[in-house]
Amino acid sequence: MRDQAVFAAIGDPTRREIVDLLAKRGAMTATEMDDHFPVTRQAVVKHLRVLESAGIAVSERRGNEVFYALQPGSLSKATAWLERVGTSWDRRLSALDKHLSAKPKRAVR
Amino acid sequence: MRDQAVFAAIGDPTRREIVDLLAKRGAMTATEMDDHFPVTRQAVVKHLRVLESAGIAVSERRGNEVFYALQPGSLSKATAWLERVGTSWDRRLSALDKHLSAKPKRAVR
DNA sequence: GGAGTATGCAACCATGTAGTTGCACAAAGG
DNA sequence: CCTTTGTGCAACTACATGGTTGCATACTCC
Repeated sequence: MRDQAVFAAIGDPTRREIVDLLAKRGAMTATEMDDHFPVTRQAVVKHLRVLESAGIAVSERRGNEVFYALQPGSLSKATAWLERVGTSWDRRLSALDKHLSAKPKRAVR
Repeated sequence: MRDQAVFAAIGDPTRREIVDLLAKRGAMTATEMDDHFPVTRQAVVKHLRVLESAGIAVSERRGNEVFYALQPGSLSKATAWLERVGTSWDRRLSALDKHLSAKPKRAVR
């Protein structure tokens, strides 16, 4: 499963901020992004590499600099998982209540 | 932001499996879940505590055992974020292409 | 009350990883 | 060329955390 990488990638808060920034501003270089975060450029690059290997971002060199941008559709599977899991127990209401009231092995007290 | 916790929680693969299991089977105890994973019961409990503190799961003691279940609606914000970010650059096509073709500082070569 | 079963707590280990620093390499442009 | 600017690589640190083990505590039921 490559989805693994997607979830792990968006698990980091800095990485989500990077994704947010790329979503708002479009393609940027790591040096440009560096201004928006309290970390080093190298740290930003590391995050971008993680995002890229997870398929969330793509990079392209243009002369002196390397531009990073988001990869369309790369989050669809993650979204689908959340949707599926989220609705699967919404439909059956609170699974805890249902289960507990249905399976009282004996009186609670 | 408590969303932070949600993303961090679902970032772990074992935790996602736990969520999957709870979504399928409904409420369970940590000891029951232990059979489904190669880790210790204690590890499962730790994961459940993380899920609970992230608002994804809820627990309720019933006599001798503690049942865990998913908390309805707890993933909505995470889903919303993925949706928003996912569509924000889908609409403008590939942000990389757009940016790069729009901003050629000079001929590439 | 005592056996059996489930949970809770705490210490501990090990690995992953976010982050830094230092320097080398590459491209652009005067 | 030589300077400037941006990127790449590598070693290193520090902390978070997933996982384990051992034992204590809580509840049930005969």
